[in-house]
Amino acid sequence: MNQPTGQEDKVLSTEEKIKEAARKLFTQKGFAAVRTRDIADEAGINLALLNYYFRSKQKLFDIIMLENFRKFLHIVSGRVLDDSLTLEEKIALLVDIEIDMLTQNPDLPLFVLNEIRVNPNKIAMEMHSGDVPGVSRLLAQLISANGSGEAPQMQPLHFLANLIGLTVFPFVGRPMLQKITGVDEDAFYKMMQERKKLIPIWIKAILNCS
Amino acid sequence: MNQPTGQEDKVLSTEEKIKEAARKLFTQKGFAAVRTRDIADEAGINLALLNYYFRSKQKLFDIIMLENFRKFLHIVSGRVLDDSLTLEEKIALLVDIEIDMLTQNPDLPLFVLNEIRVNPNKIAMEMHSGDVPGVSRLLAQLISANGSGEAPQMQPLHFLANLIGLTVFPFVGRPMLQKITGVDEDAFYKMMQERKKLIPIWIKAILNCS
DNA sequence: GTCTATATACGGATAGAC
DNA sequence: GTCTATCCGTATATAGAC
Repeated sequence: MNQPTGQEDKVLSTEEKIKEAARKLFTQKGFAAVRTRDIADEAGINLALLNYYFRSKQKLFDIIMLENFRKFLHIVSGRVLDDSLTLEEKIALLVDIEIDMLTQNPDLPLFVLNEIRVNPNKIAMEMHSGDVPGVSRLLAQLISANGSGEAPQMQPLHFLANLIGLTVFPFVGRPMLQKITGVDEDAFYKMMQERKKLIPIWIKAILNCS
Repeated sequence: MNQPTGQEDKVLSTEEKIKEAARKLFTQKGFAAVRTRDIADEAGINLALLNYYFRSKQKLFDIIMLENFRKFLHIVSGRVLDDSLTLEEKIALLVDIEIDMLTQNPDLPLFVLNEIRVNPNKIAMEMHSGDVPGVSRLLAQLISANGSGEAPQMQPLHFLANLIGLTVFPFVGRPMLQKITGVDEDAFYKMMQERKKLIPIWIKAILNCS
């Protein structure tokens, strides 16, 4: 979880322990299905401390939700913002970063997609203020590519649905896909690594065929 | 909802009213976030009747969950089982049926995928007994196609992830996709209709490019 | 079958000692 | 900062009249 730091994560403060436990449980089960007692147990702390550090269950959840949401959307930030890259290079980079992120946070997309549907209001603001950093530029680049002869018309919605669907969906549907195909967890994650190279190729093929 | 029946759905029995209300709310919000009072209000019946007809909230939920799960998986049944169809024909038919089903039940996939993750045990049985009717045959057909020269190797897991991802994901991510692209609900569902023709073409392109 | 009233349990939150 | 004990609202479920 905290790989970049040199020290291993056993020296968390009480507040951090609560937050990490809350993140784990809320992300897996959602707000209503988690009891504050579960969080306290998971964190190995006393129940009263939860309210001491974070006034209420709701406040704690809001913090986790915002952080999860940012992490999910800000995949496309920093490096991918550089406009020197071609559309194809951006796609390859984006898929690479996103699959790494999803491998480390496999429960994130289901949580976020659920919250967006249940709670469109809280989310809308974040969606516009952050503006999903690189995505608008990516779509602009797609549209200008539409103009040139190389690849014909492709609606931004279809393009995004394809790109995110191919990249994110396997993680959302992992238990189902494993059950149907009989692939174990190790093999599954190895195949997700393969997809880093495959998806950009597939996306290109899709763009060239309408 | 009950389109095949000639009569319109205002003449539901009390039991059916409760079940329909429960289906709607549970599918949207999940078990923990729904109160029995919400279901009673939505159904327009007295709270005590819920326990009279379905012993408990949990029992009622189990019924809904099982039905939702079957509906989601049995997309691939009946017509698609016919083995006279080629792989390409099956894909086109499957995508067509699935998009129609998802258009009428847009909350279904998120509910089912959530439940599978939270509750893998209850689900496993259903997954084997039903064996996701047409899918195993579809995959067998894919593998035999791998053998012939036409299309090279494609792992079943990649194939399924692509097919389901392209078809199902847009519905799971609809609110997000609409927000990012600015497409309204009407236009969104029209584009889903377009995808009935596009996805089979894209899948073919993907199969031909590795 | 349907209602009102109520028992009972559970979960979020706090008071107050240490 | 951390603990124990407890309060209190809320939600499920049932008893019993009609």
